[in-house]
Amino acid sequence: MSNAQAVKRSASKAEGDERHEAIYRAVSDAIVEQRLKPGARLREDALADVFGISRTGIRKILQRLALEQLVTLTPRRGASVTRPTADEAKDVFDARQLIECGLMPDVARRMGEKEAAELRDMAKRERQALRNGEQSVAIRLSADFHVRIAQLSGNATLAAFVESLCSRSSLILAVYGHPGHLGCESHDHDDLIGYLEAGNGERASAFMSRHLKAIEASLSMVEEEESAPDLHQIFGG
Amino acid sequence: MSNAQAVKRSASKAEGDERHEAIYRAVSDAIVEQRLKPGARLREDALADVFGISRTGIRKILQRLALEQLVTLTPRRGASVTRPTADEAKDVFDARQLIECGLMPDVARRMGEKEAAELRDMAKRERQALRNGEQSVAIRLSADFHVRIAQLSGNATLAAFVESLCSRSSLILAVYGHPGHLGCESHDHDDLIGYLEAGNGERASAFMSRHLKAIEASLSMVEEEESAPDLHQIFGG
DNA sequence: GCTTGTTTTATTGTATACATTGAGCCATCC
DNA sequence: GGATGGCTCAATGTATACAATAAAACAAGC
Repeated sequence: MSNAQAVKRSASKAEGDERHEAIYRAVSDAIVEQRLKPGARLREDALADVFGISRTGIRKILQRLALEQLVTLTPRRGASVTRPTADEAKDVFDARQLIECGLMPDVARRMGEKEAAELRDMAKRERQALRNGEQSVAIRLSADFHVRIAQLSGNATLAAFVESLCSRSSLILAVYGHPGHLGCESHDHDDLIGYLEAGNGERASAFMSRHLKAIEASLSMVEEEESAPDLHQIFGG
Repeated sequence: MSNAQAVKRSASKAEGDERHEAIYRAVSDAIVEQRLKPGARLREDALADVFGISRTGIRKILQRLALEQLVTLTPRRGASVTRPTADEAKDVFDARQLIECGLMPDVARRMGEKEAAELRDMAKRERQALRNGEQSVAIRLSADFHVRIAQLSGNATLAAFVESLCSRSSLILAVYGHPGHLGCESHDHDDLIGYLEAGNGERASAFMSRHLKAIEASLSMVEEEESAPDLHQIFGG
């Protein structure tokens, strides 16, 4: 609520583009922070009311979210928060393995004191959020951490891919993760910074690989049955 | 022309979604085939007229193309075909190195006779197009080849990334490539199929790496000067 | 003659009205 | 009594009208 109102208020002076960007982030963050859970419907009228713009702008934002696979747009049914399938989850984590690990050498090479300090600060804030029981915040900070590291590689294109993958990972954790158990172990991130700061791309890559494997292994990959059991399948139609 | 009219005609019966998809592909193909050159303006009215739908639908399509970095949307100025910078070009080819090469082992593992035959057919058609002087068609077939291989890895997410990267590569070739010289050597693709069919992911990966490096090396990475030279810079403002 | 300020025009940004369609509900028929 | 058909409602898809703005053409002054 306060989030939406803040956006609405600041919108009066801001230009249209910034307003749209702010609304986009507000919705995106709500999804990544799992305050909007997979399957939740996102009606255009409702969003338009909340943010004080017309449906036209909302549709633009929903489309953008749909292209990032954060929301699913079913024709004539509208938008809902994407519920990733088990296959998609595997694809996403395989992709993260390939890209994030492959980026480590470049990151290690470009790592300076300033960057290391920034990452340590992010890791610290993440731990604090965890201690304070702010699960939503911690989830987002964890994703931000991975994205920031990818950005440090200097390759904006791959960083954008990682950003998309991290957002989707949050959705995957919401569906297949155990409640209360976050994906990333908190000390993992600090260890990773150490390897990167030492310029050891190889070790950082191997560590990142284990880190991602650990997250994936913590998931319980059971496809949820449909709310209304499919009688055709049961009775062998 | 005939392309647009074909879309327009088939649209009368097709559902709205399919029509949009067809128009999207028509524009996307025109860009990838370099019939629409970087910098070309894409006015909403004009596109709406050509394809027989309102600006609303066109804007949706332009947004999608913008998110794939094929068109650039400047506020109040409208859409134009993206003119990649040298930095972006480097990012794209580095990303292709990482992803496409990393995918080769998986592709080699899943490669069957059927898949190999399909790829050989694509490579053959590409050579034919080259012989017939159909440069636009050859460019697209070459991109399609790389995308199809990525799809054979079984990872839809990474395949989508590769698709985006290949489209952007076509734009890069249009700006920095030498006219008449296509990116991919024609026999390269056949060689690659051989390694993949033999299940030799390592060699395929190494070959793909050289293949991509060769394309990148063939570019002349000179940033075009602005049409109106910047007097401030020249006279040290 | 070149620069600068103004008007005009062309193009995008936004909202709203209308059409379309899927879902839920109710009545009727079997 | 249950199921099917039609009806109503709610939500999205599409187009168009209006507003805002940047580029361009033009005119006036230096």
